[in-house]
Amino acid sequence: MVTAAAAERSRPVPRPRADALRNRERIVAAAREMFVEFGPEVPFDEIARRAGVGNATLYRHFADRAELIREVVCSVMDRASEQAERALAEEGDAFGALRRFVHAAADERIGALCPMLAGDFDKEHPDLDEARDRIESLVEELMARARTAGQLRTDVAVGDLMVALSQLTRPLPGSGCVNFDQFVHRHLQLFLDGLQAPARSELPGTAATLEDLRQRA
Amino acid sequence: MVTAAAAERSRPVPRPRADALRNRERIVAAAREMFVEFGPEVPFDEIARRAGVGNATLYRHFADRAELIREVVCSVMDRASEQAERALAEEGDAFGALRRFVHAAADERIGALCPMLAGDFDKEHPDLDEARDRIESLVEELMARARTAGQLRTDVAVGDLMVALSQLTRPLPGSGCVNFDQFVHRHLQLFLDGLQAPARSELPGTAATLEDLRQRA
Amino acid sequence: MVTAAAAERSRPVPRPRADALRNRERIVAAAREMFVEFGPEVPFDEIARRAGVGNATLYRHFADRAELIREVVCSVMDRASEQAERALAEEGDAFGALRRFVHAAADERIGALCPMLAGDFDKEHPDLDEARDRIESLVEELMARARTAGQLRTDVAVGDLMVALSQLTRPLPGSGCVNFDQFVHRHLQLFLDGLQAPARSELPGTAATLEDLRQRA
Amino acid sequence: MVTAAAAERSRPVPRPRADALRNRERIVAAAREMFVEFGPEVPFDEIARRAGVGNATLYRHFADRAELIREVVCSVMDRASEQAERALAEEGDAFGALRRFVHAAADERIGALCPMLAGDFDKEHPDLDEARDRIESLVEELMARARTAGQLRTDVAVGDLMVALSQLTRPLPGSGCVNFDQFVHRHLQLFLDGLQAPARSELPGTAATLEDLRQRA
DNA sequence: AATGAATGAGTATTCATTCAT
DNA sequence: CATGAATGAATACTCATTCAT
Repeated sequence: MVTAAAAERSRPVPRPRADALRNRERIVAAAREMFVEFGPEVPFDEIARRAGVGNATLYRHFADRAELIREVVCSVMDRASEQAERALAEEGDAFGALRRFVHAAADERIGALCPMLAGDFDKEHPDLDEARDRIESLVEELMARARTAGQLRTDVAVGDLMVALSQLTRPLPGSGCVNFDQFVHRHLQLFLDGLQAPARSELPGTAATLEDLRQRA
Repeated sequence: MVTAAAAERSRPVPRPRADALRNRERIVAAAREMFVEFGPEVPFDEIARRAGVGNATLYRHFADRAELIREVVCSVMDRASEQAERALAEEGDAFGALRRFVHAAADERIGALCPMLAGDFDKEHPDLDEARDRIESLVEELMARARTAGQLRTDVAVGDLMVALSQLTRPLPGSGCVNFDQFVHRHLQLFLDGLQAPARSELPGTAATLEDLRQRA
Repeated sequence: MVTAAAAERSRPVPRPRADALRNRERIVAAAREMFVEFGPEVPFDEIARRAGVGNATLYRHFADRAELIREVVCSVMDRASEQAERALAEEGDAFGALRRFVHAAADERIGALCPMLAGDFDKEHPDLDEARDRIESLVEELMARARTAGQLRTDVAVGDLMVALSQLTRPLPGSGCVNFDQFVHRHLQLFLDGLQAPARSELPGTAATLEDLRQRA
Repeated sequence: MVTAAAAERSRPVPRPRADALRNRERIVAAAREMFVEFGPEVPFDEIARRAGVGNATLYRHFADRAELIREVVCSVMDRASEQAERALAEEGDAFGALRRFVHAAADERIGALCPMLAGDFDKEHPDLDEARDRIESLVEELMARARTAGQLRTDVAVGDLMVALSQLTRPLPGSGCVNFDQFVHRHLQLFLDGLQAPARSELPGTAATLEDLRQRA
């Protein structure tokens, strides 16, 4: 009892308050929804309203737009990573696991990453690196299995899949994405068919890694 | 061809002055470049500056952003239509013509249509209908030939190709697209491989027409 | 002396707790430093941070900015009064005592009073009257001695000295005052030379008392 | 003279419109008044209102607060320079000319320079250098004449006078300066008396040039 | 017709102050 | 008592659009 109290007092970061944590979660959730729907330029006041907090509360949690975007980006990546892990764990067929991940990632609105990554924010932040490394290694594993099974053409790399996946699932700005999804899954399916071995054409350029994307975005 | 179409769209009534016409062309050209590079939200003053005219001149030619966007959309579509016509005329192999068109359309920045179409503008305008009908029928012809030749899977429609094409070539907001292109052509190639007959999987949803897109955007 | 005066000013009623008193002192000290350095507009949160307390604690001790400013003003005046008392007690030469006080008051940042007095706060508060009366009578005594000794021109009053002293030592907003001090003491010295008898010119206006300043500020 | 200098500062390129020039003048005039009265932090909207223009017009003429402050600073310096020129031209007695300039500069609110110089703005701008060089050389000339005539003590430099002058005439924030002026001229007179030869005391520190001030401010 | 200038409405951001733990 | 969190009101700044030359 005494030691616990002393430890709490001596800690420099004294355990965030429960309601503040709840607010933070609600803000991130609201931001994710609105970024996906309207792009990363949405007014902060709208995000705050949707989250049910005052606008200044948002600034208490995230010093600027960049910080909020980063948090949402990491959150989306993490959710996609979870999907990748499930696909790896639960799917028997190697290419089937890849398919499952791609469609699941689409449902997690991974396409929203594109416009968000393009905005001004610190692309060197460790949280971001961590989230990217995680998703990258998981997708690499998915692709490696499919390649080993002879189901995936050999001239594609992680970056190829991730960028195309992001682009094909990228929301149309200003539109509710409701009936767009049905098309998206068709396009993904077609793209996946193009990924299958044997290769039906020779690809231009060189295989893209996530590193290349970091340079560009 | 494109100039003819554009001329038809201009006011036929009071015989436009030569310098006014030149200004109009320069504005559309500047807008196309900037829309592609920065998205359709670019400040009007910047477009005017790039075009080398005063901002009010821009308003003289285009009552609002919607009108300018529409003009640019039509212009991009027209240029893509030209590419489709050339592919039809000059390419022997049916699927090869389709491939050629897809890559050429990418170079014409057809991906910029997506964010532009999403903005608020009158999607019922006759100019737009005309340009869309033109590109649609041309692409349909390209696809029909490939299908007839047994090179194209039978469960895809024009809308599938056009939307995926737009999405895959869509510029990343805020970034010079320079080194992005090399990836884009890879993705297009993979997608085209997925379009080839025989179909490697069953597609979800139903084949998309351009009509469906009009509803959505 | 200053602690005694400060203690008298605190609520005598409910017997304040020891840590609360310590907090109050730390807040006043922090506020004095920051007012001098950045002016009286500094964010309350910053003062609280420098004092090492939460912002709400600050409000517990001082209902609003006016109250805090008043406390700091009194504190600065008290410290200057102490200097005046020492000069009176320890300095043999009458004008030398005046000189010593002026330079010592400058080092106590008495110039910070000007911007602080200008802000909105209750200039009728008894604490303020008390502190002002104290410094005024002390400076009057210093001047009276010098005048009696024939060292001080006869057409100047306390207000003349106090205002000029405050103005000449007033910090430049936004700048660390480090190397400014060396100039300040030169200016004070020149002003003091102008105060010496015999008068070298006829002064415009009338001799200023501290009462006049109260009206104005 | 001042108009000439101001004209030189304007863009030589596109020939400014008449009404725009009038607006610019009104904005600078309004800003000068309000900076003197309330300090350089006054809301831009208030300046615009006083100038009788919309707030955005203010931004058209001055990209940010720094630019407006710079213009006002130059304007105040130019007006003081004019006073120095008149004193040099019209006053027979050397020290009399210096006295006249000092009091006239006070009436031109030269004290407002202090808080304005402290704000964030580009202290390297050529306009500023020009205005400072002008006032500096004029005051140097005034002081040189008085020194040559044996009327000015030899251990003071331009910076000593300019800083003390600015400080002594510096407006009290938040107060209309109406009845403050009568005191100011007394203080200036006392300071001037202290400047007269023969020196009545030895000055601490070293003579200040305007260069030193540039470093500090 | 063409243009530079003016404007008001909208957004981001800060900060004093109140509230809940 | 002490505190971190929440909030709304204020301000800076941008940009589409209209006005005057």
